[in-house]
Amino acid sequence: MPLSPKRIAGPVRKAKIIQSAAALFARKGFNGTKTREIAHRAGVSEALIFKHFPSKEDLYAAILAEESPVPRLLSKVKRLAEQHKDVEVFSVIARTVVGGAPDSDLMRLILFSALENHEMSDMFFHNHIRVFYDFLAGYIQQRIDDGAFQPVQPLIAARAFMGMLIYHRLLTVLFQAQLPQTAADISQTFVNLMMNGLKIPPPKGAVRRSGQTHKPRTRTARKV
Amino acid sequence: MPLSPKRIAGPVRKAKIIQSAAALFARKGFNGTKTREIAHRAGVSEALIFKHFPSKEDLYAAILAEESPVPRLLSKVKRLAEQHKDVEVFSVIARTVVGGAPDSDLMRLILFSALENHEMSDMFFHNHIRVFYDFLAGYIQQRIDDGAFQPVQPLIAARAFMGMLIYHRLLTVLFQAQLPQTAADISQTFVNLMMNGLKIPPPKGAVRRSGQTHKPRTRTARKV
DNA sequence: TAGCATGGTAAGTGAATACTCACTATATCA
DNA sequence: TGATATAGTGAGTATTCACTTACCATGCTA
Repeated sequence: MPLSPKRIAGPVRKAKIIQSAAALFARKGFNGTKTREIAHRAGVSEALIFKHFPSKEDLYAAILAEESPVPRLLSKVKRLAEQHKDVEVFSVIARTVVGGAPDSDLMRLILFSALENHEMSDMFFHNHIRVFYDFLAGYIQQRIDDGAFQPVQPLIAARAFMGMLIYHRLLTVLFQAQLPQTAADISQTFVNLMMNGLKIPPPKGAVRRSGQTHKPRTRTARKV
Repeated sequence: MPLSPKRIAGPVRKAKIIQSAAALFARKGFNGTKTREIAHRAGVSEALIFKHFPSKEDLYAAILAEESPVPRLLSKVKRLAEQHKDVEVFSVIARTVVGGAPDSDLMRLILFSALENHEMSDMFFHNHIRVFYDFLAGYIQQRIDDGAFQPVQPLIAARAFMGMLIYHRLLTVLFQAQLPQTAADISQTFVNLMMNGLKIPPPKGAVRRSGQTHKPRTRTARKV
């Protein structure tokens, strides 16, 4: 009965190493993180790291290849999108991002890997960022075709919205540049701006009784 | 008469070293850049670097402390702002950023220094980014008081607009994620979205003849 | 043209660092 | 119980890196 439970199943140790390494790579980047620190944090010898990963590069790649937390949110958003709940769609995304997703470590990992030009960075970008605004662009296109939104370039509009959110997140993660308002207020403002920006302006001289009733315009080809 | 014009005035050499180092730090970060490379690129011996800078850290700090290219643009924008040329104000900023400012190297330097937690990073952020949206927030507040814009939180709105622009720039710099449209079209769309988002919605049931005529509301206290 | 401040370098040095080697400890099960 | 595979490590090693030393070269000016 060993006092220190040393020996652990391989895959478990491996996961622990990945987890420790991820935290360090997020904070200090690839070049700034030493294998010694990783070993220390994981509570193992340096040699053991190299039993599990041929090189530091391979360990880094293993981290970047991890599953993305994005799809879960995306499916939630898609459900709302099918019901054409415009405000909800944008709100859920805004609240999620402003509320702190991707988390600080993930944001930093993405940025570091992109800056340090790691080969996995493209895939990482694709998994964690692009999916969002590709989906959004498709949705915006659809709602334009429905006559619910102004005929704006959907890719640009999507990038604009995601830009508000991610940039905000960036400032808080990188520069601790918080805003005085609550996360809810901030999301709300982003969504309001966007919805206003996309909304069909009332025709000149028209009488408007309520903001809700539009007749769909003629449908044009969908791009989704 | 030496064939190779070796000996150069101190300050000139120093500038050359800074310039070479900046390019390398931008591409590979602080930890990823070796003093040897800097020396090679600057065409001098490694030892000379340390004649000019006590340490690699000091060289890095010297780069981050360089003058910001921002104020020139800012003064241009301020002139437009004084004339209340709303669309122009946003357009000039949008065209400048989407058109490629800050340039790729500067963007990367800012990000690297922020990620690597360099002490100068806060100052850098302040000089290159914050000035923009602090100014914008002031302007938006003023135009809200004038009754020209919706009463939105100016700091959030400013962050939203700068977010569209900088995020777009980020995607092109980090991920080569260009958009098919021209820079002019992209800027235009960002500005349209923002102006629409900020614009006062017509009162319910009102008859609107043209988009231009608003009577200023009662003025409230300015925060600028 | 001697003296001197300045511009410049070749050749180190000690400390890190990624990775290896040779070895021990523990679990599993025929 | 002992053979075998797996988990784990202390002590290297070759190399790289920021930085230093000891020295030479060049231009200026008294």
